[in-house]
Amino acid sequence: MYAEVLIEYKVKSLDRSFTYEIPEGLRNIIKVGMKVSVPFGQGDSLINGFVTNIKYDSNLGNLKSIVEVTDRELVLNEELMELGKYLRDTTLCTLISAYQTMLPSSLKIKTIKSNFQKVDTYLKLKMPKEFIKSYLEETKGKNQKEILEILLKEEKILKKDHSASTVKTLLTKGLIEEEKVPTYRIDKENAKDFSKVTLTEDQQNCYDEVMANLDVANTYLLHGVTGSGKTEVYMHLIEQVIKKGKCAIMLVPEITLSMQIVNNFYKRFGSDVAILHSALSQGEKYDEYLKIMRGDAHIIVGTRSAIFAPINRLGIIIIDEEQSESYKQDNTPRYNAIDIAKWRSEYHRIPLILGSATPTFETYARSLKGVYKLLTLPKRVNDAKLPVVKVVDMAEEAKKRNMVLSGYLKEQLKNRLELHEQSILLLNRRGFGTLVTCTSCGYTFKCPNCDITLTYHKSSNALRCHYCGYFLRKPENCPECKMHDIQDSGVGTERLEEQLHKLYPEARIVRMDADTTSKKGSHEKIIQDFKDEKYDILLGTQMISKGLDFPKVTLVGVVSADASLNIPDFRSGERTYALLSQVAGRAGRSGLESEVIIQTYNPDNFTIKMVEMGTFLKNYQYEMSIRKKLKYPPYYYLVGIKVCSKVYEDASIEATKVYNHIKGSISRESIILGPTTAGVFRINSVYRFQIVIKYRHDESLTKSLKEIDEMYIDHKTVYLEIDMNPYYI
DNA sequence: AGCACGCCGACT
DNA sequence: GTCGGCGTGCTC
Repeated sequence: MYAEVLIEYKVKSLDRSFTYEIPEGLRNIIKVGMKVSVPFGQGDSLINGFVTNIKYDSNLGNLKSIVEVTDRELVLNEELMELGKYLRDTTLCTLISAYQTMLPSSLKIKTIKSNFQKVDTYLKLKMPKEFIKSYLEETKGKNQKEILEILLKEEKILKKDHSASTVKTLLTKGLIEEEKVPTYRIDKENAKDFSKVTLTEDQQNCYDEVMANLDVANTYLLHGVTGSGKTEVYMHLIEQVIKKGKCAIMLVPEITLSMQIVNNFYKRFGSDVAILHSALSQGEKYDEYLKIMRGDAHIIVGTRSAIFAPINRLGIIIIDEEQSESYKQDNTPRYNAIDIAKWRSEYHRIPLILGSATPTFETYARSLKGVYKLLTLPKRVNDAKLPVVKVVDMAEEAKKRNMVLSGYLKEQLKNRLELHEQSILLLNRRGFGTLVTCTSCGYTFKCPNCDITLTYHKSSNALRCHYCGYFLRKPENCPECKMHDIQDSGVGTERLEEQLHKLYPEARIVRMDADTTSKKGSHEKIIQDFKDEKYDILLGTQMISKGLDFPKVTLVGVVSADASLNIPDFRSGERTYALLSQVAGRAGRSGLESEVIIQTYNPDNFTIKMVEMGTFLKNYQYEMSIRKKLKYPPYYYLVGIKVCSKVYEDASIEATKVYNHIKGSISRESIILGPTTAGVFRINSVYRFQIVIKYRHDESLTKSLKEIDEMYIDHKTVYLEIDMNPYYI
């Protein structure tokens, strides 16, 4: 007996099966999809692989044998084996990276035994305190000092909360040591509180329509305004699916932003819920995965990669906030979870539900065409009214020297403070200032690695690049003219927070952005504290816009709608509308009168007008007319190709070659544009040229993309990034 | 990915 | 004359 094995090297040249003999003792054990260990290469070193096929004869002589089965329980089933091929074919990745993407990272490595019990690693001092103190005086390492100083005060700290490299140095210096403490992982009570909530008429209609077709591979768009109770519909459907002995997958954009939904699921379904997302520890992930495989959990709530959950009896798939860009993976394989969901929906003949208040226009167009079934929830539950939207012209305000907050917004914030109601302010720019310049000579600080200006962060007194993380202590004098005239302009969340404190000294203000939520759990804490009314004003970047339910919020201010509007992307109108109506939807959810104030220098912009009127449909129709003219999705499909190199000339020359190669092979109806410089031309010292292809039907396109991809595999300085159906171009 | 084979430059 | 540089090619 022989097995074809796909080896775990992520290299195109090895992306094929190798045949091995199956030794006597393993013949009854080995099945397709299992993970095995095989000798490979001259040194006969062992490597893991997946069995892709089993056969009884082989015309190859002198074959090596499989050494062992790495894991008997965890295998890719027939469906997932097939799905991997689909993933490879649609994203042009290797088959092995497709399979690896589908499995949680803890299963990719062979450290499974140590996974059975989860341990937290703590750090504590190894040397006496006096010794550490004297060390602190002579060392320069800022990060090392930081850790040691904490350890002088606290007995032990969690290893994973600190920079791994710094910890390693301290460990090798023998100053600290590790302590491993076993802990429990996610364990929920089996407290099932099956629905007592009665659905509204609209909700019931949506529910009925799906229920009538539980064994058909329909895709539905559940289009419901913010606060219309989409989650309740999901839960009712899932409940029925489970009663039939089947399982459900529900995807959410980011688990931290969806904890409220997850908690509702726990309350309702208890231990029948497994969660899967990247912030879980390896052990947690492994446990959740096992729960699913063994059938101990029937509901999987998770982020993008949870769409690959190994479920045999899948009964329904739900994708909440389907417009979210987080469903598209932005590194190889660049798959979209919605496409995978559709594939699985067809495989199992089950419904797929895409839920959103502001669906992507691709999705909406399909639902109007009847490709998807449209379900609508036009009203908020409990008769809560949608907030009133007011647009403020900042050009007018500037004349009154109101640069950041308009008179009206300031007034309304004050008013909410007096009423003890809460407010949310959205500012899509973190940091303190946005631009740092020398007022004497006009010198502007730019990242040395990227084509991006640096942002000033006051709390760390540093200039930072938000693309590559470059970090520079704010200099006192201009590096060009040596004058002491460095100033930052523009407003980020950090500066706005400071200004708010000055304006409303009595107000309790909390800021939520990438800087204040970097620690695990800090995100949830801010949300919970705000919900518990420990704060009056929540100020943050777009992470505050999604799915949160704060009953006492009656004012939402968008400090500047322009940043999002001015992004040069054909989807920016669609996205701005979605973002603004999402944050607007945070207001007035419990029925209190509420208002949304949008500040902009473009009050007459079409998208802004549409948000003001709250008309998704009109915005859709307008944008669609443009897309039709300009041949953008959903009228055409897109492919984005980036030609990248640290050597400018190589990137430029090869980009033209790539262009010519594709141009010569695509169909006449397809359009190829470029090469142009990518949005941010240089990131991390890599120059990026972009080529865009628009096509409708092009049989030979994938083949020619594959060819071109392979041409650059071993290129010394140039690499390609091919993105089928990119989100940004 | 890793290892061996192979063909050109500076050394005991 | 040899040691070692890393370009090329192969792995069941």
